[in-house]
Amino acid sequence: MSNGHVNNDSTDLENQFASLGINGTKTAYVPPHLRNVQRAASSPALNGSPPRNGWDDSRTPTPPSRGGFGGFRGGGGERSSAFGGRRNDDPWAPSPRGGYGGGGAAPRDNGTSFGFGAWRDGKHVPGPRNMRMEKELYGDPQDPSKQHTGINFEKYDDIPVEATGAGVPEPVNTFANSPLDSVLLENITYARYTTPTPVQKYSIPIVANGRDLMACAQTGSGKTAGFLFPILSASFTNGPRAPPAETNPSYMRSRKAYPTALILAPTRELVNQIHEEARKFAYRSWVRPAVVYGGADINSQLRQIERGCDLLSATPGRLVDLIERGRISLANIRYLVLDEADRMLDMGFEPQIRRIVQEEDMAGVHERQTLMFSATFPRDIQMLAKDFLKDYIFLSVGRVGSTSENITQKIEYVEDQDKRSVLLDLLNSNNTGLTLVFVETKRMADMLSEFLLHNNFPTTSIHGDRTQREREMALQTFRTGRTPIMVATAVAARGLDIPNVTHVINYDLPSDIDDYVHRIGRTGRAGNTGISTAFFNRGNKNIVRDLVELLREANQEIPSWLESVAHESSFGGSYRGRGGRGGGGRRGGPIRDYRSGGGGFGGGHRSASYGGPQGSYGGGGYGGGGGGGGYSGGYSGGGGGW
DNA sequence: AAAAAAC
Repeated sequence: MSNGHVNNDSTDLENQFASLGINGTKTAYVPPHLRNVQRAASSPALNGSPPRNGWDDSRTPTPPSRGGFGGFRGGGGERSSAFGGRRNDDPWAPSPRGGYGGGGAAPRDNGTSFGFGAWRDGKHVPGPRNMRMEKELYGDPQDPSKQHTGINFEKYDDIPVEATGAGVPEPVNTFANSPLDSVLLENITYARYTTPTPVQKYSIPIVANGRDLMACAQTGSGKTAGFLFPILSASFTNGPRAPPAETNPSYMRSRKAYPTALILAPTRELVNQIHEEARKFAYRSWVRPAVVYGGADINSQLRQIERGCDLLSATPGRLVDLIERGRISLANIRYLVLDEADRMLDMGFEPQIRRIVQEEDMAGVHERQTLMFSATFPRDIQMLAKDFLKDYIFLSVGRVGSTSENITQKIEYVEDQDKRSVLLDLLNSNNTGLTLVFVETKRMADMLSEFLLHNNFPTTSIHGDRTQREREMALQTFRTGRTPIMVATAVAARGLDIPNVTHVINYDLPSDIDDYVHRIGRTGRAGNTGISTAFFNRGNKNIVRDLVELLREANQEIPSWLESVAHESSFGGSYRGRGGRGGGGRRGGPIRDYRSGGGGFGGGHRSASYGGPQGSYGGGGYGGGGGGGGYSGGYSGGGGGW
């Protein structure tokens, strides 16, 4: 078992420890070359005594001291190594009086420091390099196991891409020849990204051209960088945006943060992961990434956003909380990203998202760019999504996880009462790499992990009823291989990039084929092979037809018994696919822009290759969202046998 | 039906 990916993951855990007041595995460390240069910053942070008035020497001009604010900031005792390095670099501090609210042209007048840049006199001033931070962010260049994972570049050239909408920009082929800021390009080099993935080739020019985007692409296709790159690049180049005039009386300095980019995602761990990516690529720039999510100490998050909150990654609930507390305003948002957008707009999440986007102070759809990324975009979700978008481009990147030959998918017929013993057999035969076991309920996750522990398998578990600390600890011990088996609910199905997962076991199959795709996509990454095993029995008939179709699409062996069950189900009458929500986008082939097929596009269509379904998507013109006719034809049209 | 997401 390789432990090669340990270090990059340690900061989340330490944030947790810090927020809990528990000493983490490392204490804040200030490298020798910083100790003399910036004593103002390092010593108070480390010994927990309040900084002098909360200000540093390193800034010009030194703002007037304000007792209350200084006291607030001096909270002391904070030991998060992730933040330790920026104690001296508080972008909030320089502009207390009026501050952003003053509408000043130079919201950031602070100096740079190692690893942190600034925006000064209308220019981007990148900070000097910080080798310790580079090692933390990018890993050791000598260690091949730290190489960026999840991207098998060779295979990506074959992946079909389709972009529809008016005026689709020409895709880029290299980072160097794309409209990306030079500081970002340098960071991309540090991160050892060499070639843009298909989704990046398109998303970079699309976002750079100011367009909205709805993109279908799986995790592992490079979609996080696909939105971070163009957003950070434009931010680097354009500088901070002056927030709207404060409504507060001028003597009341607001401690409200005005991020310019907001990324929403459905799980805390995913938000954390996105934040870590953002930190990589915001390195040396004026942009301060921040992250907020539930289950963690809110006060440490408040302190964090006071230190800078330009690109905010958040789960919806905690964000709403912070908005209610008056600590975050969305009035300044230029970029809104919904990651795993299908989940963000499904039944459970939609009201919260609608509230954040439409009922708080979020910049309007024409004042911001809105980007949505998801592995799937069911037709009804597309209909919902268009409320948040304007004149968008629809991008569809072929399925990576299932179509790549990297994942061998096996389906075993196992009755419920036999599952445990079959699982033990599987675990006994698979002793290299990490094994992720998916179950349907939190209770089952607890019971199964306990069962495995009793059988001497080093196992952890992750689900929504565990404390956030337990969740992060589970992820940590899993990633590092201390517990190479993790039992998980749907919380771990999406988005998480865990290197070295060699085996995904669907102990319980999900009822939605898209969930299955998300789950198996946790393995077979980075050109490694992965195995997926699913336990199937009569209780899983609701997924069988989609499953067979998916296996066929991915050139996998299909057990004959499974075909039989699928055949029965097709003609069994009671089965009618995924009902209420209108079914998935993928029936009959890759996901399509619901607008396409009609007459409204005027030629703005770019396709790298596609054997997509023939025009089953009836006539809706571009932007002509009003009527039902535009989208009713497609899905039902293909469903003759249903 | 369950899971996720704020206190």
